[in-house]
Amino acid sequence: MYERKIPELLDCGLAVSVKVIGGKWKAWIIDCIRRGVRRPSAIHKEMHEVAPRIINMHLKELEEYGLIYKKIYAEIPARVEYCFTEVGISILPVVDILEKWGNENKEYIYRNKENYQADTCPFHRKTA
Amino acid sequence: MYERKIPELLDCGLAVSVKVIGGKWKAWIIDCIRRGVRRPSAIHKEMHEVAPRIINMHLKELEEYGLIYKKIYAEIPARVEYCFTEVGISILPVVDILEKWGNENKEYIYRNKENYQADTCPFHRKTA
DNA sequence: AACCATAGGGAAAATTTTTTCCCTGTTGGT
DNA sequence: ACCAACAGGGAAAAAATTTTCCCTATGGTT
Repeated sequence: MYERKIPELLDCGLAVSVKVIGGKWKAWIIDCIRRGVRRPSAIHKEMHEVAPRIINMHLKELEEYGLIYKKIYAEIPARVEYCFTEVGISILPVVDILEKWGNENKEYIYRNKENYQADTCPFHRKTA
Repeated sequence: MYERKIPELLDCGLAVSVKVIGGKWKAWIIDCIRRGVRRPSAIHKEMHEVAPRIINMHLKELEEYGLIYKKIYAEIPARVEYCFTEVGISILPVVDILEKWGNENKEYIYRNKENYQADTCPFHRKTA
């Protein structure tokens, strides 16, 4: 297990939320589960860009936080499903809002990033 | 300048939002500016846990995205203020919602994380 | 026997992000 | 002359995260 060397500042709500959703793929995983893609193997298939190992790690993290829990069916071959806890469900509207804002503004952001030249372009710089 | 080796997947809105707010300190910086702490030195003072260099880098990133812009006053000593663009303003309610969710659920998350023991604690594990 | 699928993790490498250290300037105060 | 505050960045180290590789097991299929 990896041990942090610098303690985290998780006193404020913003930091907690960012911690929970902010990983590289966690929001996507949450979205999978919401849409009913609950089994690890199914999530792996949908997120084929991402190594299974990582998805497992994120799932575990979300389980640690208590956003999802694991249903282990006594079947052969092993069958596992991840489902939302109540708190997990409560974050879904937040995810929706992030998704919405991102979709509404991504073109603007791309455009700005491409055109951006530090301190030279008067479009970005406003001198008073 | 650092160059990415793995291209980012920024097609979906969720990824874009997480990219924009998801840095270690960006949400805090946004919150500073919103509360009127607009000058770099003032932000540095408030966020004394964080190296000025990083704050500058995040400010630049937010400027690149077009969430904030730089007002440079023709004064001596140099005076700079960062202000929100329209799109910057539009993200504030999103930040609020993240802040709110985090505050409402942080104790729950702390508790779960502390009590969590993978696959041994029946509180977390539900076998069907 | 060799392979598939299921679920999962340890170790180490690679990548990305954050941090520290030290530098560029300007102007004003002591 | 020296130190303060202002705004800012290059280089490299450190830390954190992500990725790859390879392993554990079970049981079914070819």
